[in-house]
Amino acid sequence: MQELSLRIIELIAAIPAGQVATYGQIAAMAGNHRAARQVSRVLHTCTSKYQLPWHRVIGAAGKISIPKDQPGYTKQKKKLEEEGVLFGLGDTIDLNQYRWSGHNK
DNA sequence: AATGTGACTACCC
DNA sequence: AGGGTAGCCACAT
Repeated sequence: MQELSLRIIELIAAIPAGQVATYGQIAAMAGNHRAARQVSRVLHTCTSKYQLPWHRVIGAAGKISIPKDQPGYTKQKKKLEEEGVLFGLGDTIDLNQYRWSGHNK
């Protein structure tokens, strides 16, 4: 079963506004802590279909995983700030404060 | 049909 | 401390 991909989608969709989650975190909650890449793929593929909050998914370091060259970088940062997720120095998100603890499953 | 690649991470040397 | 590798898996070529 592609339960993994499916769970990934649901988990991402379940991230509350004002909070963020890392790829590895989602992958771990979905069942495989090594499926971080799958998470990114799901983001690309399913955002348009499931309207996933892709901007709430960031890298393990608390940084946006998009090159600054791409428009998505600024876009994501802006969306997060609007939701209440503030960036520290170096455009880094304080995971200890904003990281989603999705233990409710 | 096979091979390579990617919004990633954690582990091992 | 820092660089290389393995593991996930759909999609492009």
